[in-house]
Amino acid sequence: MSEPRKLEVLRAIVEDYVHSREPVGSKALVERHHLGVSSATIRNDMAALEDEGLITAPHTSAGRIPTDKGYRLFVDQISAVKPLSPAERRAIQALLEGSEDLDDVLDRTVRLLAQLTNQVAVVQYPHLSRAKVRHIEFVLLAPRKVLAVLIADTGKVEQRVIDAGQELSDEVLSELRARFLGSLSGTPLNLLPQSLQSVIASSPPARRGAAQALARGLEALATSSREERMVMAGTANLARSNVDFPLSIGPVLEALEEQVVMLRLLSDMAEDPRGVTVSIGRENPYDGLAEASVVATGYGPDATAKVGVLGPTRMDYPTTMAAVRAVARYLSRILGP
Amino acid sequence: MSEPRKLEVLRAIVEDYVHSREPVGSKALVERHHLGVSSATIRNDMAALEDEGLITAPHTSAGRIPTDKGYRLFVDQISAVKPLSPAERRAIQALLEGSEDLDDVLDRTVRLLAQLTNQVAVVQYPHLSRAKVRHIEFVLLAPRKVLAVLIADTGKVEQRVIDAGQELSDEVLSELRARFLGSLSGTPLNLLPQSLQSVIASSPPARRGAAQALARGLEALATSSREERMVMAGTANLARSNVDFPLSIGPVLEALEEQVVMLRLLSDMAEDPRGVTVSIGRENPYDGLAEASVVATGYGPDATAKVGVLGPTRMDYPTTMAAVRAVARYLSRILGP
DNA sequence: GTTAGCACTGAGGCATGGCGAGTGCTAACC
DNA sequence: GGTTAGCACTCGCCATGCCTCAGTGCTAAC
Repeated sequence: MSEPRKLEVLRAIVEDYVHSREPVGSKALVERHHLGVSSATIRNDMAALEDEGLITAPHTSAGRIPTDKGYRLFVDQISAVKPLSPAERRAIQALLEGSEDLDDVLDRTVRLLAQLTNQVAVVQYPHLSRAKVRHIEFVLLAPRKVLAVLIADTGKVEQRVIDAGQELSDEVLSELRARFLGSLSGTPLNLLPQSLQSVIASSPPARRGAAQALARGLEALATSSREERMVMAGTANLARSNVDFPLSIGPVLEALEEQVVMLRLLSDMAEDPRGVTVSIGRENPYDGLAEASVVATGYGPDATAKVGVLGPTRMDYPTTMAAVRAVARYLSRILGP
Repeated sequence: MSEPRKLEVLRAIVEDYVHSREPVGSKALVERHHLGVSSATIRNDMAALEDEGLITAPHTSAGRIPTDKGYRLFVDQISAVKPLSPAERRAIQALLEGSEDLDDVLDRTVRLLAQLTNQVAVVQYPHLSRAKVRHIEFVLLAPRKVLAVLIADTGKVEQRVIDAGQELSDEVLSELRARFLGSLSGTPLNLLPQSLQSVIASSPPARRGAAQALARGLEALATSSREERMVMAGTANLARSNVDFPLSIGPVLEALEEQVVMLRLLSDMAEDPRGVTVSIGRENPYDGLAEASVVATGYGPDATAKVGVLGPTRMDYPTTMAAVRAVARYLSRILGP
């Protein structure tokens, strides 16, 4: 019994099953692939694969389907990356180049990726760490309430309402605004906390309390929003592959709606931020995703923000991985320096 | 055959069916409701109701279920508004009062409404028309590209990248900024176009081109974003009521994802902006929602923005309507003047 | 207008049995 | 040892047929 052929058999099983949704038997296998041996031999190989936990039989007289472990081996060692079709490349380019602001880019990205893969696509907002302060604005909403707006040079705009802790006048506020802007303009967001301290220190005592409150707000703005948001599209594709989620897609929708879960999941898949990572079935930390797989990769200058696709474990991994990788590259290029 | 009793029968059918998901027969009806007549009489009434198209029998030997028309009559004439439980009232109050900025309020609102009704909740961003300009900011991203940020006194922030049509320096831009801000601050957004014209007219000829480009951008900002966005939550509830969408929830998810469809639908339901409007099954203009009902109402100062719930036609209308109404009221109060 | 009674209808549940895909095993073969 | 043919065996699936029963519509009497 040859090892290489066994892998070849596993690959054939995965491919056929992904294609047909039906357990694949030894006979069908020799018919659809020229393996050069008879079905009996394949049966022996399949028995061995089953012993190793790579495939399983749903019931006695049915063919075999891959297990999570089988998919894992397939993804790690067997599958060849499938290049995108020229049409797909063109679609990516066309759709993403017409857009201007960040929201727009991300929105188009997920829609495109969802359409390309026929699955659910998610994209995380890029981290701000490398971005620099382009502008800061304070607006008085009520005597004690200030709307702080932070504009980064990436085009990202963050806003938050801050309780100033004391009543402020418009004059005081614009004085503070000038002070903050003067010393913070151009500061990289990850260095913001230190710079804010020096702004507070250099403020006249009478303004210090207010300065402190505003600084706290700005800091929260820069840090809290880092990984907070994501955009998603293609949830309707879940319903189409209804059959693939035996238990119903409810738990999957729940996971998707709880952005915290998804964001956590995406950042846990970080190992190699540039490579495409795959999390298969029960490998997922969240129970609702036990029948789902996530394919994700990083994008942007330091590849810390993630873009990915979620679908049934029975998915076309090579194609999905290729699409995710291609989209991430275009995305990086557009947002690039 | 008495008219009032016939309506009573319809009401009983709707209530039982909503409760049990099963076609309800004449015998079960007399058992569960004290109608004071025998099942034979009910049968006569039911036959009449069927002739009028208010109920229908899925097959010969089954009970009856309401038609869209039956639900319509039920909603319009029969159902009594069900007051919320004190616990629910408290939940609304608690959840909404802890929040500060608009995004946060709307996010909490949909989640709450989804949880309250066990269905999908949607809320449209409030229109800007009554809002006034609080602040305008221009940021130079590239020599010809300007990021315009418009901050309304409602706390809403809108941004967009504008092509200035010519190269601008930081100095020129801040001069223009001062000019715009000076004459536009406090302007209601619906009057913005006129005011923008006068700003352009009063600009020195050398700046006129740039002023025009920026004005166009601001105008687009104020108008285009009016009805554009919405937030949604509770899609997982759709999966739970899987049975209620015989065809699968795919088309429903598609409709929800195509925000244009939903926004259109919500604003079409405007008739009486303060009252709770219901759109039932095939009354919906979108085919994918043929098995769904939408319960919506307006909120905010002029009740032009909508908040609503989407679920199967077989939904508990009185409770849903009560929840939507209550949430809209709290929402108006919080965003109110 | 209401009721009792009755014949009728059709869905749903259940047992039956044949079909066929697919397996595992054994014995022969290279 | 690995490969193959052959064969008995196992179930899942589906079609069939039967029975039950909820619920109806109708008629005739109240």
